[in-house]
Amino acid sequence: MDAALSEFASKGLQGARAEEIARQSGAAKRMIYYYFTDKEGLYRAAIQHAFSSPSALGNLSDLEDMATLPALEEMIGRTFDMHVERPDFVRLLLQENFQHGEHIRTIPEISQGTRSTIATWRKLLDRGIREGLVREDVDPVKVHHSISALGQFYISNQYSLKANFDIDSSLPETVALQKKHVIDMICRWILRPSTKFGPSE
Amino acid sequence: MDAALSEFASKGLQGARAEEIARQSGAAKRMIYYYFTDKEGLYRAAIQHAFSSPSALGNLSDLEDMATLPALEEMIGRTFDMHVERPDFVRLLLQENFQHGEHIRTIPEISQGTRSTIATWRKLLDRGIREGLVREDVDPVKVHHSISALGQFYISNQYSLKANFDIDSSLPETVALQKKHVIDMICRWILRPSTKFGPSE
DNA sequence: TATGAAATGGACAATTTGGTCCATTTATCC
DNA sequence: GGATAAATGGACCAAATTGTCCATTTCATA
Repeated sequence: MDAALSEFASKGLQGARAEEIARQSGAAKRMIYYYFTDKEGLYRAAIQHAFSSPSALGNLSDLEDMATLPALEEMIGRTFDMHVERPDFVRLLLQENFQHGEHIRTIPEISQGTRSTIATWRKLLDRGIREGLVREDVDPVKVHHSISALGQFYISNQYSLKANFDIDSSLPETVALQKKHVIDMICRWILRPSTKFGPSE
Repeated sequence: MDAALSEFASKGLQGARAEEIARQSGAAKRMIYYYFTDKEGLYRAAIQHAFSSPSALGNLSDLEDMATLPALEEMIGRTFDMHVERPDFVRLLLQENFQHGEHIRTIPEISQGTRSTIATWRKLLDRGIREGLVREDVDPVKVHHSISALGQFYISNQYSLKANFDIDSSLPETVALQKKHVIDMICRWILRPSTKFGPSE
């Protein structure tokens, strides 16, 4: 299944080769058709697998016990980590978007997850606003999108980053820097100018 | 050539169908092989075409005559617009990244463009720092990446945005809002807390 | 109008890829 | 160990896709 995910993620449904998936997985090609009927069946299964995977964002309840600012940073960090930990998922989602999401349509659990994420953001941000840390007109959806955009960018452009900027995303320290960048950017954006933040200034 | 770009952008090299490109372009399939030898030749030509297209970012010299803050906003806006105006280019670049950039490698003009863009950013940001508007530790590369990330995100996730958030990116007013969001976010991030910015607060 | 190059349609060959069959092997469970 | 199901390899068929051929048409230019 991992082999399928990887192949579909980088080549899409039509570009993926059934034989290559079989080879990579170590299983016999025959088995694909035995269990999934056809290539599209395997594709659907791979999508479903990717979305029902344990960690969408995991349990977020512990954020409520943290102070607001660390909680915000932690929430940003976890959202970013989710992208880093599941690069094939990120790529597959993009492939689906390129094809107008014709297969993802059949899976309802998806918007479920995002809805609850947004709800968490709203709670956190409201707390920040009440405490005078966060600007009043901050939109949870935009916050979520901005972090996702950065996460997606760093994992979907690894070749370009290497070729144009000599940034090697396979190094853990590179990823750590990127994560720091995202946290820094989002915080400075959503916090009130008067809120003290960060190592610099 | 537009037809090829569009097909390759959404399905990748292997997923694209030569016959579909011929049909869409209105030309005879025969002509593809007449001019480009094979599918991969057409693919290379499409990439080259996409990259050598007139507007990478256009002429940026007029920014020097503007006041710093408007110039920054303008630069952010233009970078964002570049993504909006050339969605197939953005998608194709992602496809290439998914395949480790094996074909883009042959085209040198690319890093040329980004290098000059970064240089422009550096000049602009330095001016902002000298005038006390911009924080001192702002990195031009990170700025550029952040804007690209947002631009890429909004055009590469149109289906998800519609399905999960009911955001219709085909509406010009939606795009205008997204652009505003990007400018707002980047400015609040890079400007000093003491710098007055934006309609809110 | 003559001429040669560019383009065409569409049938067709060649190749790749999706998908199947079957005899055999491997694992599972009693 | 024997019975049953799961898995295998690899040859094989069928369908899709790439790439070719050729007689014909279009079109620019002289």
